[in-house]
This record gives sequence, C-alpha cells and structure tokens, in this order.
Amino acid sequence: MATIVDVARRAGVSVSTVSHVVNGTRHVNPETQKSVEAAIAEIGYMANSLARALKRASTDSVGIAISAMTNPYFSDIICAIETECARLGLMVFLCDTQDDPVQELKVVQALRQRRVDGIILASSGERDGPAIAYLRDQKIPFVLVDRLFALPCDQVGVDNKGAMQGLVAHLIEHGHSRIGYVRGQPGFSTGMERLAGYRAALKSAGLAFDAALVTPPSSRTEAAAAATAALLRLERPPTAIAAGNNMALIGAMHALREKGLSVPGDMALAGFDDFEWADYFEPRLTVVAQPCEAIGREAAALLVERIRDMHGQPRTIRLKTKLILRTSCGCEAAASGK
Amino acid sequence: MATIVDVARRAGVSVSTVSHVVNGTRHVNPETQKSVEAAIAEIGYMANSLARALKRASTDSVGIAISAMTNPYFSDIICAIETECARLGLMVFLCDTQDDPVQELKVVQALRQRRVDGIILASSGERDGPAIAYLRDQKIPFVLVDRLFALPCDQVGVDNKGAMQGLVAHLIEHGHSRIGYVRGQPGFSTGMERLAGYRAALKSAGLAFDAALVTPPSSRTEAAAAATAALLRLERPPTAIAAGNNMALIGAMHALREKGLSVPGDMALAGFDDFEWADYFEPRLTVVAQPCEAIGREAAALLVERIRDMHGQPRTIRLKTKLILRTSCGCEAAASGK
DNA sequence: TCGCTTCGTCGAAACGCTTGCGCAAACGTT
DNA sequence: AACGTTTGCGCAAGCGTTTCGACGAAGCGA
Repeated sequence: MATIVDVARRAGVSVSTVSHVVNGTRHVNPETQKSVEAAIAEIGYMANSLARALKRASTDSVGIAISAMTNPYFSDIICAIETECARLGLMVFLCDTQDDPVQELKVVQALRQRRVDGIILASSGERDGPAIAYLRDQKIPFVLVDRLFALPCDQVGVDNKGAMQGLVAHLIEHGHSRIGYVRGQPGFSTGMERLAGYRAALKSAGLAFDAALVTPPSSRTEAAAAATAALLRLERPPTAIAAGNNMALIGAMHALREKGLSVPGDMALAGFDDFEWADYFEPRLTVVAQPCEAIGREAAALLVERIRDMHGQPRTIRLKTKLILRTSCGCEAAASGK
Repeated sequence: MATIVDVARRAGVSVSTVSHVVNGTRHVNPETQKSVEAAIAEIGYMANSLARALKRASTDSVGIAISAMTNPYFSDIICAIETECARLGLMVFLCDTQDDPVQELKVVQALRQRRVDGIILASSGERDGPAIAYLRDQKIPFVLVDRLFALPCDQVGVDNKGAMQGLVAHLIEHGHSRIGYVRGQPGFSTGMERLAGYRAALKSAGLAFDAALVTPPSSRTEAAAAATAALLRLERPPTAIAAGNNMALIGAMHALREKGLSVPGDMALAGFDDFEWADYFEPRLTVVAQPCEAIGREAAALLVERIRDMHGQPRTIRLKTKLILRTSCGCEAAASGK
C-alpha cells in the first residue's frame, strides 16, 4: 500500500512537505501543493491512521461498552452515538459488556489498549464497579449512559424516578390503588430510581407501600412473566401493573395473556421504553418514552468535550422523558387517535 | 503511559526480551520471564496496539458497514457479529452506510484508512456499487451479508426467493387467489429475490401475476402504509397480503387498521422478519424468520477465513429460514399454542 | 554591498513495537 | 582438548507518520 514516501518521491519533494499538504499544517507553495496532490491522486495514497495515531497519541476513535445491544432501547442509543461520532470524525468500536462487571472491565481495558480517545459506558451494577474505577485511575475520558451513579463524572440519562412516578400517578388517576410493580433487570441504578418513583407516587397519593406487590428483579422476559404470574396468584392481586423496563413489560403481558386476562379490562398495564412498533401491540402500550436519540447525541458531545479538556467540571445530564398514553393503561380516549 | 522500554529497564532486560515474553514468540529463561512479568504487573504495562499493528501490518479489528442498524433484524446480526469477533479476539468498528452508495464507499475507505483486517458489508443497491468495486480493487478481505450479489465473493444470507415462495404458497393454501405484495426497500437484491419468490408461488399454483397487486418499493413504514391503502382501493382488492420485510409488514398493518379491517378476518397478512416481540402484536404475526444469529456468526467466520487466506475459493452461504405460523395468516390452530 | 527578515523546504528524530541476525556462555561429543 | 550445538539474550532496523529545528534563496532597507 502506498506510503507517504512514495508520494514524496513521485512529487519530488520531501516527506515532511507531503505531510504538511495532507494536514494543512503549514503554508506550502501553491505549485508544490498541486504536484503533491497530483501524486496523491495518481497513486491513491491514503495516510496510515495507525502511524498517525502512534505519533499524535490520538486515534480519533471512541469505544462504546454496552450490553443488550439487541434491545431496541440500546440499539437506538448506539445508533445515535454512531451518527454523532461520525459527524465529528470519530469511529466507534462496539463492545458487549454482557452485563458482567468482569467482562466490562476487560472490555474497557481492551479499549484502552487500542488507545481510544474516550469511552461511552453503560455500566452494570448498582454501585460503580471496577471498570469505572479503572477509567478514573487511568484518566481515560469517559461518559456514562443510561445507568447513572452518584459520582462526579460525566453522565447522561433520564429522570427515572420522576418518570415512573408520573406513570404510576397516571394509573392511580385511573382509580387503581393496588398497583403491582414488575421490576426490570437486577442491580442497575435505573431500576432503583424507578422503584423509588413507584414508591413516591404511592406516597403522594396516600397509598401504603406493599412489598408483596413488587416482584424481584428479572433480567429476562420469562422471569418477568413468572414474577407477574406470582403477583396474580396473590390473595389480593393488583388491579394494575407498572413495569420497570421493556422486558418486564413484555413479560408481564405474556403472563396476563396466559392467564386469559384482558388488558386494560381486567388489568391495567403500563411500562417503560417506547419503541417504533409499540403502537401495534395488543393492547397498545402506554409507556414512558426515553429520548434515545438525544441521549446518544448528548453522550457523544459530552465525551468529545471531555476529551478536549480533561479538567472541566463533570456534568450530569438528565433528559426529559415523555409519557405516551395509549390504551393499555385504560385510556380509551387515546385509542381513537393515531 | 508505560511503554515496553519502561518494562525492560525495570526488569533489567532488553526490549526484545520483554516483547518475547509478552508475545510468547521465543523461549526465555523462566527466571527472566518471572522478573519481566513482575515488572509488567508493577507498572501496569499494556502493549500499545497501534505500534504493534503498525509493525505487524494487522490490527485485529474489522469493520461492519451497515444501514438501518436500528432495525431489529440488523441489530441482531450486528450483535452476533460482535460476539463472534470478540471470541476471535477481534474488535469491530461500527459504521452506518445510510443506504447510500456514496456514503457506503466513504465508510469503506475510512475503514481501510484504519487498516482494518476485513470488512463485513450490507451493501445497498440492486447491483454491486462503488464500495464493492473498491474492496475488490484494493484486495481488502470482505464478506457481504443480507444483500447478496451474483458475484464470486464471500456472502452470507438466506434463500429469500424460496422463503417468500413458501410464505405465499401458505397464503394460497388458505384459499387466497388474489394476494397483494407490499414491497420492502427499493433497490436491494433481497427485495428482488423475494419478489421472484412471490411470482414463483403464484405460478406453481397456476395463478396469474397481476402487476396491480404489487406495490412500488417503500423504504419506510409510512410509504408502505400508503401503498397498502392504494391496494385496498383497487377495484378488486386482494384478500391477503404478503409483505417484503418488517417495515412493509408494519406499514401494511397500519393501513389495515386505519381502514378498520380485521386481520385475518377481512384480510390475511404475513411478512418477513421475525423479532423477539412479534408474538405480542395484534394480530400475532405470521412471518418468515431469518437466522440472524447464524448469519452474523457465519459472516464473521467467513471473514477471518478470508483474512487468513486471500486466495481461497469464495463462498456463498445461504441459510435456511423458518416460517413461523401465528394467527395473522389465518392459521387459527396456531393461535392456541404459544 | 551587507546584514536581516521572510518564505519554502528539507532532514531527522521520535512514537512503541516486532523480529532477523548475531554473540557469548554452557553444554555435549569425539 | 578441540570442536559443534544448544540456550538465552541483546542490537538495531524498520513499520509510516508528525514535527522541530535548520537551511538556502529571495526580498528588503540601510
């Protein structure tokens, strides 16, 4: 593959001159510039970004360390990050953390070995784990997405507590007083925040919190279905169910269907995470929609800001969610629209 | 950041010895080995993969150039590729081609500039475009996924024609003789193949092909909805609809719902691309399921094979699809089982 | 004419690694 | 005792860039 010396030889100039015209780092005589450009075009030269990165100590690439990339929620975020990074001239390495702190650390280390300029991480665990510690130790620019922590570092997510509180309040407005809560994946900060929102909604409506109505966390739809089924077997089962994330929501629906219960007739249902086709479910799902596109965009923007200046104030961005009322919660009015 | 010379100095050996213990490329005395390893651990050394790649002329990284990464079908494939690559010690760059041949070429060039070892590409266009030409010219190892071409190169996809033929044949078995076809995205080889399958099914059932029953290609759900609506306004509208991909399927459903038609009562419906939650749609969707996980895995495997040997026989792998019978096609029997 | 900028270019030293070549010591063989 | 052979390691070139310092030519005022 053609190198810079080939170009230099062909154009009859020095290597440094070629470098300067390629990068525009110094004024060169228009004539020489022309001949260099001609030589480049003729032999199809393309700077070796490895050599460049080695010298410059910057790769113009970032890493995304995430799990469940197959989940529409995350795939939207990944897509948004990629788009924003591409706009900024960055390439992204995509890595699966498998929701495992050990794997997460490994991935982050591998990313460091590749000398990425920064990392966007959706970290597992209720508390900051080894990966985050490593990132801070090594002074690698990073920003956390989705799962946020009480740490002074760059993060972007949503107001989970407020969002769930709004969702549950809506269910309460529909007249429900026994509301089940099907938790999402275990050990994530988002889960804790949403649960807090559930409790807050009950509290401000003067309803007692009943631990029996809250399922254990479930990481897969099957587990959520089983947990929901257990809820239904309660002596005094709930009349409405709020789900902690999309998996939990689908799992709950599955359990309801198995049981032959109609939604929202026999049981109101609402959950977290909208996605493109949620409108075509039966019943049409009332959900809290997260601004995935904005989350990804902001995360990328925050990261490049941090790369530029490692010493700036860390920022936590909480974006607004949107409650999408459809029919599963009992809102018949919404059924006619769109 | 610590370099190999720091390690060498600390362990009191030469740089080459450190390199050899790191890579296991030469026998070294167990004692020296120990001391080198100790030095590495003490200063937290991690080989700079840029320098290594520069010297070795291999980056242990591959690129995925794809569009619509937000579509569950592709996100499953991306995930599978990433998983297989990680297993093989490769990192993946993720790039969006935006279904634009120009962008596709740019992305491939950017990937080459990064000196990726190979590229997995879902190419747009009915014929092989500039990106593929470039890949061949530059002798870059690559494999095509999803959209296949009549080219002697590595490709992995499914038997689109056979799959659609089976789907339409199923509709015919349900007694339909006027079957609409809502085409998917324009200009993809998959679309052509599926359309051919539709025609083949009609033909072998002795049904005439009616061009009026086939919509123009539509790249978004809205367009598919509009096209379906047009189908319904026909003098003799179809009694069943087959959709060319998941977007088309959703769009068709939308149009049907708008029109107040029940599925499969008033209109049978079946399409392409299963996804995790398709079972929860109303109606439950009968679809051709593609083995996304296998597609991604095979693509990655094929690529590393090609990287190892640029001169081997190119292979085209067509994986089997699976017809998932649910209720939208009119199969009531399937409605009871899961 | 002479010194002083300015302009355009070049040479060469890094960046951090791999690897071919070669050397010295220790060993085994006649 | 003399000679190969093995074992273990170091030297240094080179991968393709960027960038600093320097240098000759040209332009300028004195």
